[in-house]
Amino acid sequence: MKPFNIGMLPNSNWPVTKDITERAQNLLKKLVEAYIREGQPVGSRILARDSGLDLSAATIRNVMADLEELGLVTSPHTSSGRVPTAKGYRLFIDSLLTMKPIQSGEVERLRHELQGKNSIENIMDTVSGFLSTVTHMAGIVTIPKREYSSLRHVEFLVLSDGRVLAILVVNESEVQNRILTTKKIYSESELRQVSNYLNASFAGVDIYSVRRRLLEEMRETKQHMDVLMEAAIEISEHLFSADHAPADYVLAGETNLMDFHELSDLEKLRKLFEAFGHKRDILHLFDQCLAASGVQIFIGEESGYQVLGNCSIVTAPYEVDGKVLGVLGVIGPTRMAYEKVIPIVDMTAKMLGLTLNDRS
Amino acid sequence: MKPFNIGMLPNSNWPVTKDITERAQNLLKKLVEAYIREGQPVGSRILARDSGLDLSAATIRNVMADLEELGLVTSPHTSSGRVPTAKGYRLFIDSLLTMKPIQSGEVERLRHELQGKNSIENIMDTVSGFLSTVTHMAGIVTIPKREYSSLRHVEFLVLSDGRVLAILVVNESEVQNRILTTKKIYSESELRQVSNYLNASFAGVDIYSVRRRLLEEMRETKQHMDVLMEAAIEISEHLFSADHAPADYVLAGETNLMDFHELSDLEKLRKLFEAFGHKRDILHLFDQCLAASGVQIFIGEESGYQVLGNCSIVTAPYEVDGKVLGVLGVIGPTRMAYEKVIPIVDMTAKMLGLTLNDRS
DNA sequence: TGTTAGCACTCGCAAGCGTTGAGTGCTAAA
DNA sequence: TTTAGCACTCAACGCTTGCGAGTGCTAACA
Repeated sequence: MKPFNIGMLPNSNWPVTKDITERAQNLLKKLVEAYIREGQPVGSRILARDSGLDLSAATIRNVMADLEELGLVTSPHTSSGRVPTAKGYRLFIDSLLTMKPIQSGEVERLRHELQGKNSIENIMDTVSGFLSTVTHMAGIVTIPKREYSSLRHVEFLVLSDGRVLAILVVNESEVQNRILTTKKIYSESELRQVSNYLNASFAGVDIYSVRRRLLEEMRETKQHMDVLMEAAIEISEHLFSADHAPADYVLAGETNLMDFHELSDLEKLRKLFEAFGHKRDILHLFDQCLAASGVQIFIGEESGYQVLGNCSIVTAPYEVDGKVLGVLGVIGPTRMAYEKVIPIVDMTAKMLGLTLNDRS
Repeated sequence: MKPFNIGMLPNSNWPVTKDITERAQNLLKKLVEAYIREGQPVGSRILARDSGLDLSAATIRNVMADLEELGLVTSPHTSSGRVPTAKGYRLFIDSLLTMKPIQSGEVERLRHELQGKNSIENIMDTVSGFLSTVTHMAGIVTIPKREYSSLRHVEFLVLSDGRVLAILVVNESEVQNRILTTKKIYSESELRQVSNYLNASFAGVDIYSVRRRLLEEMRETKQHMDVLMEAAIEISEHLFSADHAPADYVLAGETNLMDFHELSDLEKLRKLFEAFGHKRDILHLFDQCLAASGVQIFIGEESGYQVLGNCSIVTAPYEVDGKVLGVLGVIGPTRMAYEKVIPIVDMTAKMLGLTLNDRS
């Protein structure tokens, strides 16, 4: 199993690893594993019995007291076992975690599910559905940003009252459409000319550049600009501006989250679901992962969003031709089986990249 | 306030109204109203005090015993107040309910929110969002069936390996697209001819008829069929077949349902949300309402779906040019303020009809 | 005959209370 | 440095108890 490239919190006071003996690290590892497995505060006796560390409960108590002082674990009340803190999870994930290999069937299964899916929406649905079923948590996939779309074909249709329906084919086979309201009222033939011009000049160019180049051209030829050019520019101004870019995501398996009893406080759950509805925050969070390469993990409120208390997010960007197109990941309780989830998210991102590659 | 046309259960043994004195009816009405207001079993004393019926608690107890015998109310346990049964709700809604007029601002608000929305998706989102916010429950709108779409424009783009991207503009400004895999590999110019032919011959025709007429034409001209015709038919065979019709709905405000404490049993809620995810069942239920005109109400398990226990559904079909296109409604706890919800659903359906009318 | 007041009874619910057991920190011995 | 022992803490559970809302029944009343 090759190593994963796991993102670090920008502001984590790193590395703690040096202030902490090997034995303590090992103990922390066992503790986190036990807590993830059982979901209950873990006490010294159980750890002594089950962890195979060959230490007495009393010794373990001492070590745990040290860990508590470092802020890696905490006890919910005076005399119950210890629970890892966000910082504890962070250390665990970054340097103690041993990954589990992916179950062989799962790669095959995803590959199979992706076969024959051809629309972007279909693929995204499939992928987020896959993530949610294999991890039993919520799967999420952001839809590629428009900037990276290259123009394939443009078509205009006249509606009533100076409104124009523009149909945009990008990236070989993805169709977008929008209604433009133009100042001047264009005739069908004028629009045909414009689309011919755009198709001839800009096929294969990414739509950001289309806009930029059109505006450049306008500046150069301002004096002897013909009607066609003028129309092309007015329309493109609307058509290729990014503000109505449908930045969006596909979510699947939210209901899985109801099964985790640490999230089953109804009020919390409601807030969480509402956050999914609002989209903006989640999207913003995922956008942060676009820059990094490899798997990234946000633990609990590290994300900066209180709604995600008790939740962790595991993400990975996916890319086509070396360009990062979007991010996918899962959202689940902090107490999740990272050693399985991380490889799965990683694999899924790669697979999605491959699939999108094959399409074009 | 004009009367509403409220659907009846097909198998309800109707009318009970005759077996029941006016006084008892009145009492039932007050009881249901009180229960909807408070959410608690309502006892004889409270009813005597607050209902304005001028009867003593003891008398009320006698009447309530009668109502219980008729199966209209029930008590959760030996000595607590009475709660209406599904049958009781049914009687209440069908013959006792007095509607509240819609708050004047709300019509205006919906009208305002709908302004400037032009894509079907946008409109449906707005409407279901409106329903969910004003009723504080889940709003749902089914998307119009494809059969009623009339063809406006067709465009083809060649992809690799004999796959063709078809872009379909229907109903003035709605764009659909799909990828076809054809047996024969067509050239760009062939496809242009086909699209020209289809655009010229079938603009304005609903896509069901397009298919039918093409097939007819094929039968007639089988002997001297040219390449163009053959291509048109092969492609249209795929393009206009209904099987990938995106029968679907838009849901908003599911999270509102978490606020009702009678639904706050987590397991139930999970099932309910899962039902929303599966879509098929809900869609099937709503399809049943397509036939009826006017507001329809399903109370609790009347719907035949156990997941909807404790839930009621209020629906109304919306129509354009006298043709029913789809259904909208709200889903909420059985204990909902029907006297407000029913007029709102009714109004919203009419408004949606008008909006869709204006668009074309 | 229909309505009302009174009364005994039922049952859910919340508060109070002791027991239990898992877990801790501290100390002293190995 | 590790371990065993001990006193202490605290959530959780079960039990009892009292309260209050509500009922059905009966007898009296208009």
